[in-house]
Amino acid sequence: MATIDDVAKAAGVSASTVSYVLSGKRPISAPTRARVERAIEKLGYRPHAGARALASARTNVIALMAPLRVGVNVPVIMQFVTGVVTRARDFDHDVLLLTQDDVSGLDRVTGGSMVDALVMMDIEADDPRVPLVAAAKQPSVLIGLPEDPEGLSCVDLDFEAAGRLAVRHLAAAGHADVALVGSPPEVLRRHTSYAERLMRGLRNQARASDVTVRVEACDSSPSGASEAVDTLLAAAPGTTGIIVHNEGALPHVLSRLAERDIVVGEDMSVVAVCPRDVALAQRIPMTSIDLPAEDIGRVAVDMVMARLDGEHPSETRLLAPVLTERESSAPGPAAGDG
Amino acid sequence: MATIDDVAKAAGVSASTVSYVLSGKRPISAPTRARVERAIEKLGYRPHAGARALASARTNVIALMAPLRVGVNVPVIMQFVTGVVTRARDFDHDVLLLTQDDVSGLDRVTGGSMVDALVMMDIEADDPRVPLVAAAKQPSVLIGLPEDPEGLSCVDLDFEAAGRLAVRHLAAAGHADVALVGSPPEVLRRHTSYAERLMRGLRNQARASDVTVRVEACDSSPSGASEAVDTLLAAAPGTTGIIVHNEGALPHVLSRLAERDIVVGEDMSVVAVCPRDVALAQRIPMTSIDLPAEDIGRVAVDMVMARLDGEHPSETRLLAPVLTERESSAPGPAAGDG
DNA sequence: CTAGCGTGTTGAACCGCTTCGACGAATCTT
DNA sequence: AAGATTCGTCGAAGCGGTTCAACACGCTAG
Repeated sequence: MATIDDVAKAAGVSASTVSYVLSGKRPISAPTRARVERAIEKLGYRPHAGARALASARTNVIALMAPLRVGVNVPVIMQFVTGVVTRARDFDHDVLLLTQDDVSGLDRVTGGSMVDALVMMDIEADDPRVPLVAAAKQPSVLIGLPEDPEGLSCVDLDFEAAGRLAVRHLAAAGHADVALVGSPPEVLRRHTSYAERLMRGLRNQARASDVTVRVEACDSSPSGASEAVDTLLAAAPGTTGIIVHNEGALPHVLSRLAERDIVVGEDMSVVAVCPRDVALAQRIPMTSIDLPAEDIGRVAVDMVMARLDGEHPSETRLLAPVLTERESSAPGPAAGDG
Repeated sequence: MATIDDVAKAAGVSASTVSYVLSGKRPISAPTRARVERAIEKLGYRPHAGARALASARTNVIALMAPLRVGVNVPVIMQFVTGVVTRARDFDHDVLLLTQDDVSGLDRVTGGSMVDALVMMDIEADDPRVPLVAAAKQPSVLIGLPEDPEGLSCVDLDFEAAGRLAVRHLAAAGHADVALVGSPPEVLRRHTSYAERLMRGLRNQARASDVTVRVEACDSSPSGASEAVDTLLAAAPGTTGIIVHNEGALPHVLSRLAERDIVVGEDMSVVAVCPRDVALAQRIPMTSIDLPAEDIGRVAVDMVMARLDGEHPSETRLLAPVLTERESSAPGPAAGDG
């Protein structure tokens, strides 16, 4: 491999000049720049990342801690990851992939100065990783919210508002008894931030809108979904509105309703909380609150980059939910009464 | 951050001694080692990754080039990724995530010495990345096979054998007319290695077993799957065996068959080529040829690590397919005839 | 008693880059 | 015309490790 000295020699300049050509941190005359660039080209020179990191204290790598385990909805995770990776490239950064449960990985990459910054996904209410990143010298941003986001940078869909919005939508359409088909039990057991926040919004709005709301955890499997639908309808037969916050279960929920001869969009209004493409890939286009996963990933990178240069204070950004009416929801029993 | 010199001072030894304690490349007396370790502990010392990479020409990072685009089956991709990441950790390596289409990323990470080795997924027959990695100074292994694997290290399920196995299984059960519901058209258009190899095996075995085989590309959507099933059955109404090589479409294929009152496991034998968990997550447990994605990811890392130390020659490893009979396949029309 | 050896430790060179202070030449002031 | 600026470039000092040759020490062997 060619080094910066080789390039300098070939261009008839000093190494520092080559460095300044590359970084643009000092003015270089046009002819010199041209000679250097030609030399770089000719030698196929690439700066050595390690040397650069050592000298500049910048690695141009960010760490992404993502849950690789099955169970969480993998395609959705991937949308976050895609957002992070592509946006990172816009800032000339690469992404080091860490798995969620490898807590020691945090120490390794921050302490070892392997990365400039961190993005962490799938935050739980009382997440053991949070104190670690808070103590790290690198800035970080969380996708999701811990119990106490004080002093941290976080970004996510405003799930609490989403819960309110979903209920408000159904209530306004005349549904008096609604239900949530929610995340798998394990997710709830871990107190995963988004699940709890949605439920909080749901319950508050139900109270405000004078609507009953029944909550059912739901495994993402076909049988899990069937079970959730069945127990739900057994316990609250009057239910006319269902909010589904579980991408994996969504198709199976719809299948089960079909099997029971319940026509979605007529007998039953269903509002999904999921990425747009998932909402559109169902048997009928779903009324949904969009989960803009890729956008959120992108924003996470924007935030962490902002903190990297310039001492932006930490901030929490909750994206306002947007509900799009499609064919899975309709007026309910009490429609027109008010 | 503490440096190696801080540790050395604290332990009353030289920096090189600390280094040798850490690497184990020279014998260090027990008491000295203990003092050094205590100092490391006390100072919370972490070697600087960049400095280490510069001095040792080793980064302890491998690059993983994975397709993040939607369309390929994301959960399956994730299984590969999981295998790679977890196995890499066993070798004390981290994983830098590159996206498939970022071809320049290859240059960047190899030329810049950001990684010690590469793993590339989703190889196409004539993949533009292959010449690049072949020219890199780092060893690499491909998950999948290019047209000409000469001189490269590759690992994958032996899809050609899988194709043969699937046909042989159906033929032996008395099915004379079988069909493939295969990958989405875009995947085929890219000449993705696994799709073509499966089809080759399929066709060869069909000839050998004197069985007709009809091939149908299939979009992973519900409508795509329905369409594939419908045109298939219209063109070859006598079909009694279907091989599905499309994880995303599989549930929808089964739904469509059900809608048409075709009972899988009785009127129609279906063999899936997919990960075990996918085969088991369908409405009935599928007879399947297992795609051991996580294993393959692991093996890829094993191979690349073997080449990293010791000049193991390049090799191609094709994992033998294993067919597990479950409830979706049964004897066909000609059963017992032979 | 000395030569020879193995063990444990060290000093110093080096890995390839960034960056700061300095400096010569050209341009601008006054 | 001399001093002050600006512009473009350079030399050298790190950044924080690894590794090699060398050396001090206590042994055994001759």
